[in-house]
Amino acid sequence: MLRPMERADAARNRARILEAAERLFAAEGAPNVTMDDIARAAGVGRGTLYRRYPDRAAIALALLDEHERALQEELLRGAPPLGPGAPPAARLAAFYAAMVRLLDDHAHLVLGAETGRSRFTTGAYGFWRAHVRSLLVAADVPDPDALVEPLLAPLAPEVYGFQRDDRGLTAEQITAGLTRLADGVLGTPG
Amino acid sequence: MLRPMERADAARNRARILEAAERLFAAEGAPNVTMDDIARAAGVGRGTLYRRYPDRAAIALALLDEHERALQEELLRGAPPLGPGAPPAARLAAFYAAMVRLLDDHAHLVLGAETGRSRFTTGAYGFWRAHVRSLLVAADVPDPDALVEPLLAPLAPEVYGFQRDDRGLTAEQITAGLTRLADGVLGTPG
DNA sequence: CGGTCAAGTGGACGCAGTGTCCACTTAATG
DNA sequence: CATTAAGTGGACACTGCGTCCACTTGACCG
Repeated sequence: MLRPMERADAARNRARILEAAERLFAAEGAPNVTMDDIARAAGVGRGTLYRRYPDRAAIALALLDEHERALQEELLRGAPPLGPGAPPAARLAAFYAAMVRLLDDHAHLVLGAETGRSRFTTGAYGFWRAHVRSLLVAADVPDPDALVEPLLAPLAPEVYGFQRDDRGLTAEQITAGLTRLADGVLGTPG
Repeated sequence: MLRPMERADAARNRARILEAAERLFAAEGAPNVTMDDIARAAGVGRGTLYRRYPDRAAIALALLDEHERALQEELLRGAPPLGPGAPPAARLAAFYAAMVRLLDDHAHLVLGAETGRSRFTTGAYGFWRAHVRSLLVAADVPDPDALVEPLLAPLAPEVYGFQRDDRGLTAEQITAGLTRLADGVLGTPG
C-alpha cells in the first residue's frame, strides 16, 4: 500500500495467495495446511510464497487483520455503545460482544492456528490494546497498563475455542461472562 | 504411580528424561530443544523417549505438573488467604500472586513452550479450574462457568511473558493488576 | 538359582515439510 | 524496442518427526 510501487504481477499473486489460503484454512483447518499446499492452490511457486509470508502464522494473521479492519472502524467512529459516547464499562462490554461474534464467524480460520505469542505482535492486537487502555483511562482506573492484557486475554482464540468446544458454552454465555467481567472492573462501584 | 508395576529400568529412564529435559529447556529455551537432543542428553534411545512422551509439549507439561503439585497442596490445606478461610476475593488474589511467582520461577521452562491449546488438557489446569470455580460459587456469582476461563486466561504463559518481556511490567505490577481483577469480579460491592 | 517371557529399549529408516538459492521471466520506464 | 531490476518458481539439501522391530533386561516362578 505504501510501498513505492508494487508490480502488477506481484499484486495479483498476493491476492491469489490470500484467497487460496483462506479457502484451504476453512476447508482443512489451519494446522493441516502446508506452505506447499497454499503455493500449489494459489498457482504460485514456493519462492514467491516465502517472499512475502515467512510462515503459516503470517498468512493467518494477515487474513485476520483484514477482517478486523471493519470492527476497528466502528470502534473509532461508530455509534455507541461500540463507538464513542457510552460509559467505559458499556463500551468494553460491546467490544467483547463484537469480538466474540468475530471469533465465531472466523472460527475455522482462527482456531487451531496455534498463533501463540505472535498474536501480540499483530497490528490488530495493538489496536485492541490501545482501545481497551483508553477505556481504562476514561474510567479513571489506576495503573491501566497492568489491566490491559488481563482484559484482552480471554479473547485469545485458544480460550474461546476451549470454552465453546470443550466446555460447551454458547456464544451468548461467553458474551454474558465477559460483560460481567467488564462491569466488575470498569463498572461504577456503588 | 497407579500403573500395576513399573519396571526399575523404566522408572530410572523416566527420571533421566525429565532431568535432562529440564536442564536443556532452561539452557536452550524449550522451542530450540529437539526430541533427539533430549534423548541423547538423557542417554536414552529415541523409541524409549517416544514411548512415554509423544512430543515436546508433553514433557514440558509433565515438568510443570510436578512443580505445581506443591501449590495445589497449599490451596487445599494451607493457611489463608491461599488456603481455606479467607473471603473468595482475597483467596483469588492470593492464588494469582502464587501463580505469578510460579510463572516467574519457571519462566525458561514455560515460556516459548508454545503450549497452545494443549494447556487446557493438563491435570493442573483442571485443578486451577475447579479451584477458581469454587471461589466463584462461594462468592455467589451467577453462572460461574462463564467466568472461570476469563479469570484464568491472564495466567497463560504467553500472556505473562508478553507483559513482562515486551511491555516491561514487573512481577509486582502484574500481581497488582490481577488483584484488582479479583476484587472487581469477586469483591463485595459496596 | 536358572528359565521364561513380556515389558522395555534404542537406533536405523523413511517421510514430510521447511526454507534457500539462483537461473529465468516479466513488468515498468525512456 | 532495449534495459534493468523486481519478481517468479521449482529443484535441492536439510532437519526433525515418528515408527518399527530385533535385541536386552528385569520380574516372577518352579
